[in-house]
Amino acid sequence: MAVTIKDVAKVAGVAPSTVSRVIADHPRISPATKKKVKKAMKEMGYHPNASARSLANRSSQSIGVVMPSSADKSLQNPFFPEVLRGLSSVAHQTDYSLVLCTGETDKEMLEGVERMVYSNRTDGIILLYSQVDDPIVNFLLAQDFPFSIVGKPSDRVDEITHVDNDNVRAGKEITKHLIDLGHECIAFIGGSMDRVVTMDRMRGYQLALEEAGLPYLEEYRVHTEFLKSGGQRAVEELLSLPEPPTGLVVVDDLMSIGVMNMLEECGKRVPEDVSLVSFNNVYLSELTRPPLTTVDINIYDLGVQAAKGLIAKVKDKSEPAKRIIVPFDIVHRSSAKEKEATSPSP
Amino acid sequence: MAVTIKDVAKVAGVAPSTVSRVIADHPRISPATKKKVKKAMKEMGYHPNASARSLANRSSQSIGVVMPSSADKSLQNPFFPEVLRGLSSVAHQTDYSLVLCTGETDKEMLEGVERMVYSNRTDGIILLYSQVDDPIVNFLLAQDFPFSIVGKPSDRVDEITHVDNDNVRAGKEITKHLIDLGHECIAFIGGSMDRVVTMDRMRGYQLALEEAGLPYLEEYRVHTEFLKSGGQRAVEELLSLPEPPTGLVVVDDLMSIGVMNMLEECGKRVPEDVSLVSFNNVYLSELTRPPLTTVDINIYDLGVQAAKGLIAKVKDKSEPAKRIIVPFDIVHRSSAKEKEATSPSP
DNA sequence: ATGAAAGCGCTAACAT
DNA sequence: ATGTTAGCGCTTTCAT
Repeated sequence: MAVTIKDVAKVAGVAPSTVSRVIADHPRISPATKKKVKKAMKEMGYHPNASARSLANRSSQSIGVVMPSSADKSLQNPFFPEVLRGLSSVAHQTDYSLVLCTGETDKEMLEGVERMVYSNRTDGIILLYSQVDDPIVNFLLAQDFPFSIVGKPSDRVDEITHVDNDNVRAGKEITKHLIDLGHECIAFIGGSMDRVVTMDRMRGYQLALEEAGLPYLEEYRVHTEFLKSGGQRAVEELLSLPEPPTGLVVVDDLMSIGVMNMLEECGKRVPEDVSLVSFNNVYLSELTRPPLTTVDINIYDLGVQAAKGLIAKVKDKSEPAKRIIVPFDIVHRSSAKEKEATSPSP
Repeated sequence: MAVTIKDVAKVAGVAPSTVSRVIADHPRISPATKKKVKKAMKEMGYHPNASARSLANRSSQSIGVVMPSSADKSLQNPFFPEVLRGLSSVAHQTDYSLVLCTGETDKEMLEGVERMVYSNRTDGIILLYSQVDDPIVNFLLAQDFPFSIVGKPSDRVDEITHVDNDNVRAGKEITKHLIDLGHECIAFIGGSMDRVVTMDRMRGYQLALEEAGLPYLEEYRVHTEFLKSGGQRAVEELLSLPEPPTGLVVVDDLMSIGVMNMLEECGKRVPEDVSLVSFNNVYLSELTRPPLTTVDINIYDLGVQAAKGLIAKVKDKSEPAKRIIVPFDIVHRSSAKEKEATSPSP
């Protein structure tokens, strides 16, 4: 049996409640007893029992983290470890625990979340993805349970605390970069259409095109999974167009790897034949050949802010929903270059 | 206030203990009351409170997961999400929660683990890495706290439940593959020397060399971080040797990407000029150019087995320490090929 | 500033 | 098979 608050009280010659007050750093406690109690705690190797605290407190000091379903291969994206780092960092500072929740299927995921909230296991929840019409979001909303999203909610945007980049602007600027480089046929390769992030970046792509007076063509937009076969089809479709693109905006660095792979297999060199830009700046993007010009979305910060935002909300339920925008910057490497002068048309 | 066991008891017209028994699926309980109670629970939307259970039970139904320090860039290795998937899967089945523990520094990590075990927040812990003389392992051992390791402990191997591949054999077989392909100058590129996995795979490399009567040369072994600069130096060193290797055994797929990158920059083509093989078979290894011949270590299974092993130990402390070996297999892709006939020496 | 005591919601003897 | 009851370890009024 571990040492309890009573044992400490006995040794220190005070009441259990006094020990409790010392733990909580209660103001009205004399420096003398405080010292006495702390000494006893140290000597006896006392450590508070989390469950007992939670029970008495009705607060678990832990927050749930929901990753996308692992059916989704995107789980393997280094994006996640990186957000986790950010979350972890503030969790550590604020003495919160992180409780993980994944699942093979959407059903499993929802079950996991329900379990967490019903059982009072967590004080709040962070969603590491955002998709349209998410049952988990609906559940959390219905329960009036504190949560925040990394990304942009598909709906009820200003009822939900979330931290995001300005993905529309990011999409616009990175596309504009290609345009400034002289490209006029620019395609967009994105993931699933119901991921909000895809939509936002595509919207930016559209805006840049329009601003430059370039057409926004249906056949230049491909949506696919990032895995090999997906990237493959995307590239084949694009290259078989009568006027194949010379610039590519790819929604994710990982996807870019697959795309570049295919491009090479089709005999196209990056950036000589086609320029490619993408998003996220995971560490991999400097290991590729060529290293990627990409939007650094500051993943770590997204995590930090999401955790801070949630904890604020947990501590004070009346805290209003916030939208936190993490700045991005474009990292110029060598996957994009000036469009080569086209051979003069006949 | 949420509905409690007492409320349910009242409505169902039974004692709280009966309700508790129904929850625990106690054998000695009549089907009639069982049904009655379940009905009441459902109607009232009852859900057990986890903290209360933990407190009364002295068991938290959750297991801690320790990732490597995030200072270590290896955290971004897709290896981790993949083990997590495995852990998650059995956690879900067995109704355990996963509590995450990372940290920027080794000190933070240890603090996190201490917090977990002292506060009774977890019933057991899984370590997702293994290095020599790990303070966390020492702490856990000293506390006699249930834990298991994904990988091989550096020490006290048969006191510690762990799940691992036979990395020596894997190293040997993959090296032998290169030898069978006609390579005679084969180098080894590994990560930090105090990661057990590196040492094992290198040992296998050595064995294969010796068995084939090939020399085991100091200058053919390079240890480095997998990040760009590391891979760069490794490759430069190797290529500047009087007899540069034509075969490379690289300890991790991710590292291979950096290595191939450098190789290309140095004007060496894979596999025409140098063959490369590596380990892990993360999904990325089929997206690279060329796709990697690599050892599939079945990461997901490692996770599954680690969780199962730990839970067995948690449920019955007298359970002996187990060593669980997950089979590997070699996935042949195109980063390794037969050694080209060398130009006849003068 | 500190102590006494009543819970927090659940489980586990011990009764019956 | 089910009810009674005493905790599990901590917090928090309410006294003093």
